[in-house]
Amino acid sequence: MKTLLLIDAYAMIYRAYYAFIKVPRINSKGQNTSAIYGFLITLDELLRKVNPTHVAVAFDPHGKTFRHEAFEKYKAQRAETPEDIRAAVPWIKQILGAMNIAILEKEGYEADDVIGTIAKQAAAADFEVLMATPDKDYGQLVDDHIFMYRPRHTGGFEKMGVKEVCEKYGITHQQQVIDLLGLMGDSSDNIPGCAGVGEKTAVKLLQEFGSIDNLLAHTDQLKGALRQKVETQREQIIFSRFLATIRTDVPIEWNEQILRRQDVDLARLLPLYEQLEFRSLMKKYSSDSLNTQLSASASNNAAQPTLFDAPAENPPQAPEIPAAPEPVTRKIEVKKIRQLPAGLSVVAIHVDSTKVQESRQLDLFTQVLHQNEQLSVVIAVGKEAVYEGDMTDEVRQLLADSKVLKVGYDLKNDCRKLFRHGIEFSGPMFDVTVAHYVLRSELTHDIDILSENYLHAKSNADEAQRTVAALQLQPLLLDKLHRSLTPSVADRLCNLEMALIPVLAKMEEWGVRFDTKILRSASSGLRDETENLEKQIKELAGIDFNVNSPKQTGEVLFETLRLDEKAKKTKGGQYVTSEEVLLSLRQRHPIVDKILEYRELKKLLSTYIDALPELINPETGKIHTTYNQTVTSTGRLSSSNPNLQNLPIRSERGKLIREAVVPDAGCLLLSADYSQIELRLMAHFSQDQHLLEAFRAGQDIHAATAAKIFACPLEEVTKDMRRKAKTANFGIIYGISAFGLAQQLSVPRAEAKQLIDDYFASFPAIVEFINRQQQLARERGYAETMFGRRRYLPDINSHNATVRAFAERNAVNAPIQGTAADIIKLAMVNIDRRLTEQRLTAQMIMQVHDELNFNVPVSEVDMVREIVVSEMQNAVSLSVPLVADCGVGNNWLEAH
DNA sequence: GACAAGAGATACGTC
DNA sequence: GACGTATCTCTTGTCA
Repeated sequence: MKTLLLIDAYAMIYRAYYAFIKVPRINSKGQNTSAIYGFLITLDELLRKVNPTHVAVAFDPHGKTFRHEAFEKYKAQRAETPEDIRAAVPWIKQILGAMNIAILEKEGYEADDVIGTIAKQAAAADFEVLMATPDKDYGQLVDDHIFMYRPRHTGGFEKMGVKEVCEKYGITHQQQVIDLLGLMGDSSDNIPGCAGVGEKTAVKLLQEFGSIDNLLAHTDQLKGALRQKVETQREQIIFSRFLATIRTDVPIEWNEQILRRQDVDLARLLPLYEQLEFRSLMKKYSSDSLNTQLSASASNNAAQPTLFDAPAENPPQAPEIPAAPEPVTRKIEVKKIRQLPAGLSVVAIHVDSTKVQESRQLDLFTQVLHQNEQLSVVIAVGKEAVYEGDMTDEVRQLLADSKVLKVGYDLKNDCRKLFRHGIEFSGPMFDVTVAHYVLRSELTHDIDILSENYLHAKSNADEAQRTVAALQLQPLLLDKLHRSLTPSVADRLCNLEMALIPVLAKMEEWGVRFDTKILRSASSGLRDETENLEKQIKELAGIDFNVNSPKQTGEVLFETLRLDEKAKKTKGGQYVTSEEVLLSLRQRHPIVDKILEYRELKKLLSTYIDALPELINPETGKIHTTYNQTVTSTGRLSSSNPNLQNLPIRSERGKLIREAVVPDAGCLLLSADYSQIELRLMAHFSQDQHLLEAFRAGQDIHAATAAKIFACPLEEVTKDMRRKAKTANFGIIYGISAFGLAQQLSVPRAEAKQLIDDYFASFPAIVEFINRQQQLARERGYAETMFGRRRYLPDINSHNATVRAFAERNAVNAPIQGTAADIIKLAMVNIDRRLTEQRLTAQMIMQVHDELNFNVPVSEVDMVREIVVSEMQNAVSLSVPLVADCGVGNNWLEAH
C-alpha cells in the first residue's frame, strides 16, 4: 500500500516555534533556530512513525489568495508573523530540498487547498493519505483513504478518520466541520465565526439544525440572546463558512513521481545543519562515509549563506504609532469656602473617594468648583486627599443648612462617609440618580449614562466632572418629574426618597452584628454532613460526578438512573433538576432525598454560614450591607453585599442563621413587621366587603378566605383548606396563573383552576380590581402606586401572549407591592425623625420589605416600641387597620 | 494549549 | 410578583 504524508508547513512551524518559546534555541550567531529545529524534529518523528512511500510539504504562497479577493480584510488583522518564523522559512525550504522532499506551493491558493486537492487525487490513485496538521478544518477532508494526523499536546500523533472526527466534534458527517467552524470560528485560522458562539453552542446548533443553511432558515426557533447573535451575524456566518471550506479543485496536475520519498542528499544537508549548529541532528547521520562528505562540503560553507542573504520576505515595516494624546488636565480653582456668594441656595456635594476609600480617620478637605455661577463642593476624605483647604466650620454649616439644597449623584455614600466622621449632613437634598429612579424606575440611573443622555456629555468623567453634571441635571430632572407626574405628586415622591437617603446611610453605617461563634460552630458540622451526603449520593449513583452541577445531576438522574422517561428540559436543553422536580421523584429512588438535603445544606453553608463571617468589617465588627435605592422596578429596596433580605427563616436549619443576628451588649433586638400588608392593600383597593370585614374583625385572613371559597363556617376550615386559600391569596397578589398555582400547591391543573374560579366567585370585587388595573395600564402605559409611583409597562399591548400576560400580572402586582414599599419607606423616615427628636440612641439597622429591625438599649425598648409601631401603623390611612406586630429578643429569631 | 475573566444559565434564599 | 448570590458552563482574551 502506498502512503502519502502531506504536511501543512506553516501550521507545523508555528506549533514548533511556540513549543520552544520558553527556552528558545539561539545559536552562537544569535540566530533563533527554534522554528527550524522544532519543525525538523516533528518532520523526523513523522517520517519515522508513518514511514510513508510518498511525502510533500505545502506552504502558503506570499501573495493574495482567492480568499483575499473575496474579502479584503481577510487575514488583515492577523498578527504579523514573528520575525523568527519568517526567517526560518527559507532555511526549511533549503533543508527540504536537501532531503529531496517535495515542496508544494501554488499561487492564489493556501496550503490547505493544495493539500485538499492532492489528498483527493492521491486517494483516487488508491493511496492512504495522512495530513499532518493541527488545524481543525482539515477534518472536512477525511474519508476512507484520507486521515488527519494531528499532533497531540501530550506528544505523539492521533490518526483521525471519519469516525474520530465526528466523535471529536459531536457531528454526524465530516463535512459538518465546515459549518461547525463557520459558527464557532477558529482564531488560529482567522475565521471569525459567530461572535458569542463557541464549540459547545455550535455543536448544539448543528445537532438541532444539521447545517448552517437550515439554521439560518429557521432562526425563529431560537430563543433570546442566541437568536439575536445568529440573526445579526448572518453574513459573517456565511462568510466564515466560505473561509472554512477547503478547495479540492486547485489546478495542479497529479504527479506521483515527484512525491516519491527519496534519499537524503547529505552533501547538501549537513552543511546547513552545521551552519545552524544542529549538532544532535547531525549525529543521526554520523558514520565514516558521512564524515568524509561533511568535511568535503564544509569548505563550501562560505558560499552557502548567500542563498539566504536575500530573504524571501521583507521584514515587516514598523507600524506607525500615533502619538498618545496629551492628557487634558483641567486646572481647578481652589477657593476658601467663606468666599461663597451670599444667598446661595443650591450646592453640589461630593465626598471624594479616589484616594482613601474606606478610611475612617477624620481628615477632611474641601474644594469649591465654580460652574456656571453655581457651586459645587468636593470634600476629600483621607490624608492623601488631593484637594487643598480644610474642613472649615463654614462647610459644616453648609452641610447642615436647611436652606441649602445639596445636590449630588450618590449622596447615600457621601452621607455615610460624613456620618462616619461625625459630620451632620441633612436637610434638603437631591440625588439625581434617585430622582431619575422616581422618573423611570425600570431604567439604569448611572450618573455617566444620565450625563450622556441628558447633557450629551462625554463618558469617562472624573468625580469632579460628575459632581458638576449632577448640578446641571438637577433642574432638568426636577422639571421632567413635575411635568410627568404633576408637581405635587413628584414633590411628594421625591421628598420621600430624598429623605430616606440619610436614613439608609445610617442603617448601613451602623451595621448588623452577627454572632460568629454560632456560625462557625455550625459550619464544621454541616460540612461533615454535606461531605457524607456527597459520598452517599455518588455511591447510590454508581458513578463519580459533581453534585453541584445541575447538568451532571440531571444526566445522572435521567440517563444513568432513568428516573423519569419524560423528564422536563430547560431552555438550554438540560434536564430540570429543580427542587420541585426532585420532590416529585422522591419515591423513585433514595438518591433524590439525599440530593435535596445536600442542596439545602450546601446553600446554607456557601451563601450564609461560611460567607457572612467574611463580610464582617474588622473595624466595626459588624456587617454593613448596601441598601440599593434605585434598582427595583416596583419601588422596593434591595440589599446586597451581603443581601440581608434573604436570610433563611423557613427551614429548621436555616433558622440558625437568624439566631446569629444579635444586638450590641446592653441592647435588645426589636423587630416589627406589617401584618399582611399586601392583602390589606388589596382589600383597600378593591373595597371587597368580605375582605374588609375580615380585616376589621381581626380574623385570620387566610382562614377567612378559605371559609368563603369553600363555603363553610370559619370553624370548619381545615389546615389544608387554609393552606390552599393562603396560596391562592398570594397567587392573586402576584397575578399567578392557574398553572403557577397548580405548581405551588402540587395539585392537578384542573383543581387549581377550580380553586381560582371559586376564589373569583367569592370575591367579585377583586376581579373588578384586577380588570381595572389592567385596563388602566393598557390606557396609560403604566401602573401606579397609591403615592403615584409609576411602573411603565410597554408590553401591556404586546402581540406576544406570554409577554403581554407578564405585563398584565405586573399591572396588578406593581401597585400592591409598590404601595407597600412606599408605606414602609414613609414609616422609616418618620421613625428616624422621632428617634432623633427624642434623642434616643436606638438604631434602625435592617429593612426586609415589610419588616424593620432595631438595635435598642434595654432602657429604650418601651419607648422605641411605641414609636415604631405607631409610626408604622399610622404611615397612611386605609379602609382597613394597618397592623404592625412587634417583638423583642436577644437575637433576630427570638424577636420575631 | 493553559489559564483567567466575564457572561449566561440554573437553582434557591427571602418578602 | 420582586430581588441577590453561588455555582457551573461556556466564550474570549492573554500569554506563552
